[in-house]
Amino acid sequence: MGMGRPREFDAETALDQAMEVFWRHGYEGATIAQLTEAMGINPPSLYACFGNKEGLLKAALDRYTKLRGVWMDEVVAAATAREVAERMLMGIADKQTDPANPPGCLLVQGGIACGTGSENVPFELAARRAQNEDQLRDRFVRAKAEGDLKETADPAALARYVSAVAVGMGVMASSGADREALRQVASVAVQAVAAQSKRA
Amino acid sequence: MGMGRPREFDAETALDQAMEVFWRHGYEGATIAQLTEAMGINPPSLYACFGNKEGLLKAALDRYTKLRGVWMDEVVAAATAREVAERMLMGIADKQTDPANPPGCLLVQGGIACGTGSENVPFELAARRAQNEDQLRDRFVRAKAEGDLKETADPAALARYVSAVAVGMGVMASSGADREALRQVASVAVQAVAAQSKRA
DNA sequence: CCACATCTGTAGTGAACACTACATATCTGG
DNA sequence: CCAGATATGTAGTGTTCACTACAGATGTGG
Repeated sequence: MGMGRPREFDAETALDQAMEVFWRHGYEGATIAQLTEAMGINPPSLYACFGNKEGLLKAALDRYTKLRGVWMDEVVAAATAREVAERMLMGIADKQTDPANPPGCLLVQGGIACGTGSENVPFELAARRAQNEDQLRDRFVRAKAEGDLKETADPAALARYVSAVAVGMGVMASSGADREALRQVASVAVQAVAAQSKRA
Repeated sequence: MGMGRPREFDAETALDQAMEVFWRHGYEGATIAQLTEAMGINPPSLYACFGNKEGLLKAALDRYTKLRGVWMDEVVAAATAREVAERMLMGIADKQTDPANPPGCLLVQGGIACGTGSENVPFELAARRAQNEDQLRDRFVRAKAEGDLKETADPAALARYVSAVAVGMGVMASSGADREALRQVASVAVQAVAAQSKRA
């Protein structure tokens, strides 16, 4: 039995293009026509490879978080909680205003609220954001154990805080905030983490 | 010349219902059928009164920011920059988890990214968020002039920061964060403003 | 070179969408 | 009580949407 005709496009390259469309227009705002054109394929190829529109989104999110994960590992590798927050938020200020990508963050732009029938899209995005938050929290737990953070510090609250600022910066970036404006926000935000550190 | 048949519904009451639908599903996710049902009217009444779907959104945003404006005035009436931030963020933690409304903030849930043809919806939301930020900035400018904030403090950056945290909290609320979690975020965030105050 | 399996492009499918034509109803001014 | 003006409910309109049937193309195993 033969193995069939091989696909003529590269799935990851196509996903990068789909990612950009979802990033710019959101899940509901992105049309199959836009997606297939950006990906350089026809609808049947899309559906054969990714199942349906939501499957394509999930695949794009997987790719996004995979690429992002490499960077997050570098972030949490910083020596102190303060430096973790600084790397994270300053890096995000740069990333979210990188002209190579649409502004903001796919995990927010993808779709915070959706219509009936797409309810689990926001849920899916939230789950990915929660992963980042968990990674931060674990890092802050360690910082507290190491005596880097004060005894009174709440690692989970700090992680939620840094996550919230990151999301807020993303929304600002998507509505036109420039890099310098985001860096200023990041700079202020880091002070709150510093306030929870023993060596201010 | 007569003045025609009077409308049988109250525009503001209907707007409150429309607001809730946009809030929960976003601009693109909300359908005319859902809106008219929630408003208790038929499509022709909606179009006669608000022009089109986008006109209805703008009217709903006007109402939202009007109601919100009353509260914002109370926020900036606080004595110090630190207290302004505290009232704002703690109040937002409560508002965004008020079961009387959908979770989060309409100015974010309404539509951060939209499809071709609705490009100015995100722009419209951003403009309303910017109003809040401007109000905060003016208040922080005053705080600096009064010697409440340090000489080195940047009122515009602080206002952007508080705005960003508020937006981030809204996204978290919409994805299930409870009131206590948001209050913890607010609590940490306020420390950054306190760090810019003379009397910590 | 043939049976089989998978991909690709063309050209649609039904459903849902925002929006509206039209007849009817209810008001005001004279 | 009539003429003009505006609102309402019914029942659509054309368009766009996500998705697919189908036929032809291109591969593998025997």
